Amino acid sequence: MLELTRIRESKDQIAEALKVRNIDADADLAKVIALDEERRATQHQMDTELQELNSLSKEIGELFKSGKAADASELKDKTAALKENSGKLKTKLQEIEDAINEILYRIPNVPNPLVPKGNSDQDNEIVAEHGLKPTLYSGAVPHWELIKDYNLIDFELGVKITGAGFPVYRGKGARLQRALINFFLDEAIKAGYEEVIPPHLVNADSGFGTGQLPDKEGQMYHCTEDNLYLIPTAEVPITNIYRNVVLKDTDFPIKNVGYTPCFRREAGSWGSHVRGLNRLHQFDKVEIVQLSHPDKSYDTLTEMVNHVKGLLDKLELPYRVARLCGGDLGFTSALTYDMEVFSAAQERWLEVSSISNFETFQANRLKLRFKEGSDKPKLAHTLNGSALALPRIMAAILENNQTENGINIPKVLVPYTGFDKIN
RNA sequence: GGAGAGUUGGCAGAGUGGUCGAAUGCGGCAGUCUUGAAAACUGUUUUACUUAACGGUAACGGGGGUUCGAAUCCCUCACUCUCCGCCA
Repeated sequence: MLELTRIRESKDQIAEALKVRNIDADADLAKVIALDEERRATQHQMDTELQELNSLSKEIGELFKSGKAADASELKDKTAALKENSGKLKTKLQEIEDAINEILYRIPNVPNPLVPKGNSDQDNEIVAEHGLKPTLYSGAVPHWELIKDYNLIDFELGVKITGAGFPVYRGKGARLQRALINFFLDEAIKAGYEEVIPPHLVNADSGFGTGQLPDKEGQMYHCTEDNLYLIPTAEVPITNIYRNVVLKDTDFPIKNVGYTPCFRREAGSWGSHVRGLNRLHQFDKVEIVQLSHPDKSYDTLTEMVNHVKGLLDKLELPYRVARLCGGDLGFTSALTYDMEVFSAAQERWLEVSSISNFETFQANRLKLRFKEGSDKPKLAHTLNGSALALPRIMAAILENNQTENGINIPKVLVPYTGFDKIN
């Protein structure tokens, strides 16, 4: 959610920047400013009436104390009109504030100047490419066949137990999955992140804090009985650790890492190219979250991108880094880098991580602030990234390392899996 | 699931209708003293909105009500704790 003061101060720059997202927010922003002026006028009037009411009440109290009940009841009559009027103003104020919020909730974050114009992922800017695409042997097959051949994951069994998109990992498939989780966590801990194991269900306040609510309600599984949501990413519970918190500037940087399963309804987003592990309703992910001083947050973003690059290097997977264009940029993000690995049998780039700086957009909703010396509290910057999402990493590992004699496990994972080959 | 008790400032904890935004203690910050530190002493210590400023308004779990006036009374919702039951 954008800050009202920022809109007041730089409406035109914001409107201009939002055009990169192909959004015309001029009318909305103008409306917000008009409503804000009305809000201030209304509040001022209400405050004045309340002030008068308060002082009359005080007088009445004193009159009662000194036994002048008659004078007091005379004053009482004068309060009626003030009460009624201030009550009306309070209602009006609430309506104005609701109207302002209704607009603010649907204005996305202002993109960083680096964000290129564009409509879809076709227009993302590839800023780096690393590693060599492997040459596969002639009998190479996509991961969904490897998974069957080696009995690593059973989709049909998942369908029986739950439904489509809830796979059952088994045998070496399960162990490889667990190895990856531990590897990612250990690497993050080495990089200075504190590990957390957060709840997998969150309340509506948390969903609102990180921006999933109200915009993306339909993408989360909702337990209506208890009004809790299954987390679509660990970002939600981890970032919400800091909801309603005032930090000290010396607390930065705050670095958390957490492994959680992630649950996404993905309503209506199933197509031909989402076979196998490419898209699931439940998947595992290790997420890194950082809170940063506003002056440092873009250095932090770079640091996080480099951390993920390091993971992919160690796994010996070819990858590229894409800077998301305005049309592809998430609602809450100011700048996002997607990491994509090349999955050699599908011959496709698969998104395995999305690393974003939200600047103050989430912090404003979260009321996440920090104090610098004796200054007033200011909003902190929040960032997060997948490090990494498991299914597509597994798909790429299986496809890229397949040979006639089986699938080779990347060296760095062998201490975690306890085996170096799937055959 | 049954019964009961609670929710006040960073924490602990007073306050049951009228200078209560809120005693007191702890913690934090600043100062005095000291070569330095500790101790002691003194002062200070919430946030939001609004105002050029002085100031004003709001907030004692959330929402609503009674009243001239609510932290204090009433209703309602949420949460927490204790005991019992059940249980990984």
